[in-house]
Amino acid sequence: MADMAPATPSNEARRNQMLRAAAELICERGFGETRIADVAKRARASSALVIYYFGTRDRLLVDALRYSEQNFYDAAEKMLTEVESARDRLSLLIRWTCVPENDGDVPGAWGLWFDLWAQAFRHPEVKQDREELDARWRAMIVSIVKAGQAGGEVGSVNPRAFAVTFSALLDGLSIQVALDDSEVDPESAYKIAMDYAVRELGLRKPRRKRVAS
Amino acid sequence: MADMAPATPSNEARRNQMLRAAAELICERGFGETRIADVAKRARASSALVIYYFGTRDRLLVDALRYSEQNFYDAAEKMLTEVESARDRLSLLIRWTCVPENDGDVPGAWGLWFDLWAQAFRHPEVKQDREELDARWRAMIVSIVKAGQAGGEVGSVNPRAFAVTFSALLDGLSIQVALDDSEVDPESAYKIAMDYAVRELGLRKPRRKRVAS
DNA sequence: CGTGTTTGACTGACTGTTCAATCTAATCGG
DNA sequence: CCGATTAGATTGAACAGTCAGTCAAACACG
Repeated sequence: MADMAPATPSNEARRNQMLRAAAELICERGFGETRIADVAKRARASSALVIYYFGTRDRLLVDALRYSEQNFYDAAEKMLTEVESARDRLSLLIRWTCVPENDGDVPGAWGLWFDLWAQAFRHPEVKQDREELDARWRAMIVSIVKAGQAGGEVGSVNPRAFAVTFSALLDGLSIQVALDDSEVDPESAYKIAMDYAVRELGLRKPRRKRVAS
Repeated sequence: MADMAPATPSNEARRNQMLRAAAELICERGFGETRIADVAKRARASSALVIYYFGTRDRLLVDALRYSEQNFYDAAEKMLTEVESARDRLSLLIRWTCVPENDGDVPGAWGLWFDLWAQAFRHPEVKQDREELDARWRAMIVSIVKAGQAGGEVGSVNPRAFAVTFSALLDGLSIQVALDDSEVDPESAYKIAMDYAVRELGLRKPRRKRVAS
């Protein structure tokens, strides 16, 4: 019940250390099997300190899920700024979700999705959080499509409708990949998603970049 | 560690009773929060008896997941025999996964998927099981498509490829519905999936039934 | 010193599992 | 038909281990 230490700039390093450790462990062992003692050990702290920061095991774990997914999206968004065409952006997005690369400092969000979903299914607070996250994800797709349309690269589709369907498809494919289904390896998942996007959006070559006009 | 009582015809009733109780509880509280004492109570038995049958909590819970999903597919397969056209069959399938109806005696597999996935992600035994289940699901889709092609209702597509993509789409949509995302209610999920199938398969009116020829 | 960290030691509750004992319903021998 | 025998079903009570959360004391450090 002890109220947790408020998040101050000075804490933040330690906090994140713990959050990352927790996320890693959840990913490895699962939400239900993640003990605070383990988190503490991995974060080189005592169990008591972890409680001191998060007050309760549940808050720690849920925060860790949030933290990890957030980073996942942050990284994705940042990554998108580094290419121009809608095609490249979508390609990146697909690879990001369907192909195991986990180069980020954050533990690959792979297993975390499952636990996030499982938690969201029963705890309203988490549910709402997840929904916001997903909305953000769809917003990314929408903005890619709109930019593509503005640039003449993408035909006339309803961006929102496309985003809903496309993100559902990506979720489904990433599940198979994460559980390494023998019929849906990363490459074919990528191909499926890319083909769908190309066909659905009527992707053409983008107009020459502004610089050249 | 005590080896569990073997499954005999005489046990079966009790066994199933426990499995169902376990499945229900997993669905409500989640895998990690399901105590065998609760399962025992709901199945009107003692904790000791549950162990007597399943040997260990993990086996009980995993078996319960299996049991439930299996029933889910059994029911789906049976249901398919009751309509003729590919369109109707697909419609049924979509409704079955995306629209909450849980009329079956088995607890709606909704929340169970998440836990099944989470377990499969870390335990190879479960992983393999899940893969078989999914293969079965895709096989259903494939057979629907092939039958539809034979009946002239479905154009020329690769049934397997369609099945992979379509099932991924369904998974993704059902997640949103299960977590009742505000942007993907059951009806729109149904529409999305159905539209996709219609377009992808080039669904036409089926040939008149054999009887009339 | 005083405030915010950090910890080791502790505990109290929970829960999976064991076990010895009972109960039940067949099976069998005569 | 009946008493003995047995195998399986069932349980209450005890056991043993685990683990989240508490607490008072030490620590760092401006």
